[in-house]
Amino acid sequence: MFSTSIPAKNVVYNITPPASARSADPHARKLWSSLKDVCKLLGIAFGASVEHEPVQFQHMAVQTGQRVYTMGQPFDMLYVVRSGFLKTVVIDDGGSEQILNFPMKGNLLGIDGLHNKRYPSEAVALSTCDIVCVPFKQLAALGQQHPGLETAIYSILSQELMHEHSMLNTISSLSAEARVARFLVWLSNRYMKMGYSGTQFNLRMTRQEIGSYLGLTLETVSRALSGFKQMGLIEVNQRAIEIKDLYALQTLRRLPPAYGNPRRAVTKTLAR
Amino acid sequence: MFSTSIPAKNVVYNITPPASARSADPHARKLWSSLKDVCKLLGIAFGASVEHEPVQFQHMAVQTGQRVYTMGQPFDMLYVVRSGFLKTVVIDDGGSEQILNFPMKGNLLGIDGLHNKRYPSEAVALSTCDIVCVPFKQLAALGQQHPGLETAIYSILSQELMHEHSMLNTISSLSAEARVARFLVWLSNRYMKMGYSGTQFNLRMTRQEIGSYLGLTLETVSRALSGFKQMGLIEVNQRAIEIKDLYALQTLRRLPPAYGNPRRAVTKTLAR
DNA sequence: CGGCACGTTGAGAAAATTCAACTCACGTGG
DNA sequence: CCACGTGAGTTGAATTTTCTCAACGTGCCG
Repeated sequence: MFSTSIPAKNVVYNITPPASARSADPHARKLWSSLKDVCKLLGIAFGASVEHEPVQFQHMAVQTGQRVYTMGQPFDMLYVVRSGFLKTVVIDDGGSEQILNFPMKGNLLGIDGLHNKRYPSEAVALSTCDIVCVPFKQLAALGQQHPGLETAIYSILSQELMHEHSMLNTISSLSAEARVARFLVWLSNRYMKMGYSGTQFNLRMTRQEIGSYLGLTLETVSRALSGFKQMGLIEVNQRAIEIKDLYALQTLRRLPPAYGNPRRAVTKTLAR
Repeated sequence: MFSTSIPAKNVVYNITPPASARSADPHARKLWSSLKDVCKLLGIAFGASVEHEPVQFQHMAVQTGQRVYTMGQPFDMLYVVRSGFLKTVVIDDGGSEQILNFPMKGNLLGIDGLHNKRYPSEAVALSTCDIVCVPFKQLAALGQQHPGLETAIYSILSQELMHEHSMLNTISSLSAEARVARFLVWLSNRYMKMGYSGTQFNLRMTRQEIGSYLGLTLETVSRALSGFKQMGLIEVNQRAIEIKDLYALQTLRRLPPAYGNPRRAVTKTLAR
């Protein structure tokens, strides 16, 4: 788990890349996005003035394992995911990595770098990604011109903050199984919002990475998944997941002791 | 620990309140703050245009136990702490509260309400507080006029995000003792920045609340503090804390087994 | 002088981690 | 084409950490 420090020499398109898997867009992948495109991607309700804004933002192709930005690198860009899957991580002094999030389509990356003018974390692609590069200064200037845009950006940050809060809550008050269950529900919801199946999908990350995100070890994550499978809540085979009982996963507080940890017989199943 | 639901009928000053403990300000407490004052409080480097902005923001006095805003309440205001200590919490469906932060002088409250136009959390005073009320719409409008201000607000949000990240890291990868140790260091730093002693201070919150913040039980927090005391790292008597070895607290990974948990003799003291 | 909330301490129980062995999928090179 | 190596995932057993339950201090307020 050492950071082998692949330099982030990310390929900015200058040739037509092989067509990606976007069903709505049968053409070759785009090289540039307008402000309107970016707003759509971010889920921002934009006004008429944004509609005709001529600014164009460049795209960037990032291959699996490559970094969009690295810790300590000077901050100047924000990044919006157009397709693909990533992880954001911080590497602590001991060299081990802590996962902060798993950004995907429509997510904004890099804003945590603003305060100290350096990125305090890094974004690593878990698959080939298509990323829109938005120079922060340019965005700030646009925010000045389009009042709705400014508020929309605040709103995205507010949303991020809420998500972090819910993560804190999850990690500090839920059992290991409940954390894994909610993680699956969360992924399911996001896939659904993106237009993919919410019940069948592939995990893009390792058990180790899930564990880091949830404050658990990889073994605990694995056992939780096996437990859910035994209970009939999911089908799981390596990275392939099928959710069979979303409601049960949403409301699960802890695993009935018969599953996963074959040690004792009957005990209370009460909430913590 | 039930929320006895004191309605948030917070007293907006209309008489001169008893002078507070602000040493730099020997006069009676202020009733209004200018934009410049608010920027100073937030640690924002403001430009010349802000200097002469005539807008005034009203203050609010909040007594111990009262709420500045409550969960579900429509969002329209941000709040900046001028003096006093608070906790921000979310109440989960089971009725138990999860502490999100312990805001104090200079902190911004309520921004997490922007996204859904309702506060998803609540802010409760742990002491008498003097709070500046900043209508969000007004602030957004000012952001349009003063370019530096807009960026400064983004920067504050970025900082919040970083803090949440470090909390996630703390909770999900540190031992109970290390979490408590870092909590003390964090408090010490904040007190110092506010001009108070960084080595001697009173905790404004219960062990229960510290535990909730750190994802621990109150007993575990109590034991950690007792352990530090035994090791000579701190002096602790109820809420009164004296830090004697800040460096040790900063770098502590886990408690040598002899302290606090008198069970076995000698084991490895290595980092996790 | 209670009553009460907060804090401390102990002992046992439960949850999660650690260590270890084994399996599985996949890619590479003989 | 298959053996082999490797990284990922699973499972078991022992150990450690943290929680739970319970008893007991302590300080404060009416």
